[in-house]
Amino acid sequence: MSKSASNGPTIRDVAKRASVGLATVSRVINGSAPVADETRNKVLQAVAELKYSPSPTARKLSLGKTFVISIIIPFFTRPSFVERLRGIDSIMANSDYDFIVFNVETMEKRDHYFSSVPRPDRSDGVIIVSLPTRSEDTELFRNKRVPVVLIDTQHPSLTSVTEDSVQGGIDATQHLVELGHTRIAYVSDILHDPLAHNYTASRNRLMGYRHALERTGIPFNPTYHCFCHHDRPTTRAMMREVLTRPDRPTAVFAASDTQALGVMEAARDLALRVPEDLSVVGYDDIEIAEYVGLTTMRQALFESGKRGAELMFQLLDGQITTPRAECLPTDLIIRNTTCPPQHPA
Amino acid sequence: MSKSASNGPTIRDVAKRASVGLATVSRVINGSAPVADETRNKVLQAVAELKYSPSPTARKLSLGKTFVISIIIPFFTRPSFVERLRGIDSIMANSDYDFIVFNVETMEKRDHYFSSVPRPDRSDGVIIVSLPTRSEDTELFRNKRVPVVLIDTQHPSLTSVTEDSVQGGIDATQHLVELGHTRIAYVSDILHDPLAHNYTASRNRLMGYRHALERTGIPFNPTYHCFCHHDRPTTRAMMREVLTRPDRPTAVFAASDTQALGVMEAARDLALRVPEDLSVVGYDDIEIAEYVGLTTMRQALFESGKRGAELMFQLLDGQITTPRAECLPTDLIIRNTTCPPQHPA
DNA sequence: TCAGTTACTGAAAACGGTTTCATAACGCTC
DNA sequence: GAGCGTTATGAAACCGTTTTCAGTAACTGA
Repeated sequence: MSKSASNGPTIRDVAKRASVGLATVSRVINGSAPVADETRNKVLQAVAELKYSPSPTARKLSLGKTFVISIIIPFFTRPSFVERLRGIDSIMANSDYDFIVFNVETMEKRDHYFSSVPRPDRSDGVIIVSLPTRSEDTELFRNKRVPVVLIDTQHPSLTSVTEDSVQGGIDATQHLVELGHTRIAYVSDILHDPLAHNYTASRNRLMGYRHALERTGIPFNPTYHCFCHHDRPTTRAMMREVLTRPDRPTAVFAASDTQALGVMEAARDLALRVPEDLSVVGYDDIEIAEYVGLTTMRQALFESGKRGAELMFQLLDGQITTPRAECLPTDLIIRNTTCPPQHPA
Repeated sequence: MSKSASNGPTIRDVAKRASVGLATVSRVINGSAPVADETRNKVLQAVAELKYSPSPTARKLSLGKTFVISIIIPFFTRPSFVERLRGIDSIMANSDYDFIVFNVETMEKRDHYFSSVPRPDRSDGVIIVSLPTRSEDTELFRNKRVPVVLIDTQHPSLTSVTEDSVQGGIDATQHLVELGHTRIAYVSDILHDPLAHNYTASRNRLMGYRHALERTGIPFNPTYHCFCHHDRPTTRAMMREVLTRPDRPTAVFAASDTQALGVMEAARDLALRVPEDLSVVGYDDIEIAEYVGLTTMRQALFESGKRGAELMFQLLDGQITTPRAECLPTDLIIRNTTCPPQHPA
């Protein structure tokens, strides 16, 4: 009961000043029912004189809505996530809804947010980015009756928008195959940890990689699948080993640009020229990629956020009733870290 | 009046089940007044059985608070802003408050948010990042009685936390001077546009630059102050001109790493070696900076967000009554784009 | 002219909490 | 055992909206 807040005029003040009932004021403001012109003008004038504007909180309570969309997103500091957020913002900013970002950096936080955020009195909808959902999670969401949209992950019972990582993996690998490479390594994050940078995506890109190889008759060589923690130094160290093997690959497809940079550093350490001695394809097209001329797969990051937000609104409107899974295409950006192998095996 | 929402149990349900008054339930939950142990247990049990948890919206209305801190921030996609947000988040995540980000990318949006966001029924507090405030703005904030904290800008009547850009400018310039440079250029964003990336900061760093020069007796040469739009290609084009002048500078202090990269590209275009032919100091220490070995000023970005959030809470607690301006130190990170001039003038 | 719509309107009941206020029960003190 | 402060409690008022509901006045068609 904060006396201090010195809150502005209420709908009652307006009603009194215009000498009408407060229901009428509400009707004028929301256009929810016909009001005589004369009455409307009185109300409008009173509103103007008092500089009245309705209390969002009271509205929410009365309407039983929160006008909040919650976003659960891991490491929102990373460029790719920020770009997705921007896409979401581009739609949300023009709506009546606010969005609140919940930044997940540990498994505990994930679990905590998954159970506390999707509640009807907390959010009208939840957008989950890049975090795999288990069936027990979706069960919970359904119980709470909060609409959920997934971005960059999928679940059969939820609406989602993803990039086609499998196709991306195919295209990237295909590009190297067409250049004439046969000893192609795949470098990715660890595939066991669901909180790893690119859990699902890394797996799908691997599938694409294998698929592209098989299609061209190149057998999949398990020792060419290299994985380690998703940071540059670790990747660099690992690749220094790999690139000194007698059957060292002539090309590398990395599941992220960050790791691709690690690969390039390792090549530099070993005095291998890129692309003459080693072709490198990355994934993400982060800012540095352009700067260093890295060939890479660009995803529709902004677009994915935008589309996710649009789907959320359709869900809220009841325009979507059964789960829908959308897929966005990826683009291969060819720069100068790939070329035909110079010393054919 | 959404029947559909199928809202959970209310405080009334709990009261009925525990056969107590609903005031008592409220008291148990908030610990706001003494309750007999026996009664408390009855209530607690009913709460558990019903899985009751209070409606945030109703609470907000009754308390006259929103439990929302709004953040107004330009281009929140840029790494430095994201880092500040992370700092804010690190404090907020453990509080009762949510924060909502308002992303400003045009002057219209700025004005719109400045007038619509700081309202007691919308936010309990507003944190403004990197956006200069005019006195008319602060007047408005005061009228609305919403506490405001500024990050990366200042105003005499508001609490703020800034990096010491003047000192940063001094230190960066000083570093070049000590290496023996005398023809030192300063590259910055345009200084007329308040929405420019680094409006205030660019100005302050210029002051530091001039101060450091004067202190060592090097006269300020206005033609060494180069400015253009804050992107790499533009900076690169401009610097190609500057670096072909007969009295071309032997060192450049750039007000941001992005521009510093533009400078380095221009040098590369002209076959000037960095640092032998041209020393470059940047500002911000963005991710690429480390990758390319750029000497740069690192700001306490994360820290600034964290501190800003802390100040906001102190403001809300009434622990701060008069505006306080805090200043965070900056660090010169020396890598390998600076060295003594090789062809002394 | 009269019943039956129709267009407006205001009083009152939600929404789900917190806080005030009055009261009852229980020691105390003298 | 009368007077008095304390502690615990529930009824009721309040926060500021939206919506229901009942009612009035004017408007239609027969």
